[in-house]
Amino acid sequence: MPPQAGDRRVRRTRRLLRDALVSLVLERGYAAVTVEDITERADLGRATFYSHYTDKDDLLDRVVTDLLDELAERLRPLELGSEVGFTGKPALEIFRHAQEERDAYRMILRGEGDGRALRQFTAAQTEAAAGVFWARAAHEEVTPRISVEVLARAWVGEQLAVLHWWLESQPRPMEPEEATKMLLDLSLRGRYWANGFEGEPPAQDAQ
Amino acid sequence: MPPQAGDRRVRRTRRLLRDALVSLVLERGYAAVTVEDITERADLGRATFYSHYTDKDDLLDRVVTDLLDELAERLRPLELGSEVGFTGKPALEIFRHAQEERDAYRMILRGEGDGRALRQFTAAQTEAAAGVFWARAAHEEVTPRISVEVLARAWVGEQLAVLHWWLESQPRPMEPEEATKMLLDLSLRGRYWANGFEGEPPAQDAQ
DNA sequence: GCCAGTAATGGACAGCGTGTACAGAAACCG
DNA sequence: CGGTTTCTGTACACGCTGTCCATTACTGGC
Repeated sequence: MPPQAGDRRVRRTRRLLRDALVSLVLERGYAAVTVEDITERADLGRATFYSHYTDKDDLLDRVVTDLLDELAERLRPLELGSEVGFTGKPALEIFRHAQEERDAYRMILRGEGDGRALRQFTAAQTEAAAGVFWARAAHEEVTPRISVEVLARAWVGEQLAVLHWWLESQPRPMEPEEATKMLLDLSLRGRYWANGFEGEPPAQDAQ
Repeated sequence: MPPQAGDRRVRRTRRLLRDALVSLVLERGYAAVTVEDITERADLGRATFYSHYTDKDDLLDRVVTDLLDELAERLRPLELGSEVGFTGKPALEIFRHAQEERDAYRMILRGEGDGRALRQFTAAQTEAAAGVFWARAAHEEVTPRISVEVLARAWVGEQLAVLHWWLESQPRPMEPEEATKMLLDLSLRGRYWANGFEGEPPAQDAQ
């Protein structure tokens, strides 16, 4: 019943619909885009939309899922190599991927679609990061001073914040390599160092 | 033409509508909530809604704006005191505020409303943080090693990630004071320290 | 190159939520 | 208490949704 992906017409139709969704959402915001807007921009009949996706949300979900699959595919080669160290290769790969799929990343990071897309993206990143941190702790025989779950969430939070800034800055402020280095310096050494201070930060009382 | 806020009926109506919005959004998600759902839960006529707010988005915006105003009011006393140091008082105040307004914060941090609420919240926090960082650099006569804008965005990113985790964890994992201390330790000292390592992190090549 | 199968099309339809209007009932404030 | 403001119920037009179906256009295998 759903069209077969092997057919050239199907591939073309889906590509057009996805591109139309992304560009329209960046222009007007997700809520302001109707199915008819999408099919009109894609130059397709409205009925065609419903033979591929159940609704707008479904289309968005598939865009995000495909993007995550593609990213996972790229990160796979790094899985057992340097990741236990701190080379930043996975982070760099994400910046590169985001550069290629800039509009889709911008749509997601803006939180379009009631944040569903961003939650999906964040959840995948957080899970991956937690896995790496856990493996690192086991491999290097160190005990994390802060729970791995919190560590992973905070890391993804600052990573996505910097990625978002980088993607929305016009003109592009730096190369993916520089952006990654900056992010890793900040994240690993901390804000006391990043602010320009030397040595250890003063103890926290957080009264 | 819009009802006067002084009237007791008006205060009651607005409070009911806001509470209804927040609880419904947490249950079903923003997009799945209709104006009639809101007025039904608030036990008000649908027409009443439109004499206070132009639409669902307007109501959400006002919830967020009011929350930000309330938070700013609480942070004001700290503005010229200890903020130049690293006491974490502003961060603690945010955790306390979030604890009191837990549901509203959860709605916002989930990115409901196409991320508009979260963007508004993030923008306000980022601006405030950038101001503090800038003042600190001037006061202590240090030169930030990373641009203040990026620093502010990354800080807000990790702060909101931890706050989100803390608010969604069931049961509440720790007191606001502990959560703040953990966040500040992580943020100021960095992930190398947080992971359990001693000394300086290895240099980044981020090839 | 043909042709059986599959996809795309346009038009029609019911259903639902929106936002507006207005007249009458209810509550407020001084 | 009385003048004013707010709340209520009802009604309406509108736009978007999701489905259906008969027709046309394209594709891939033979």
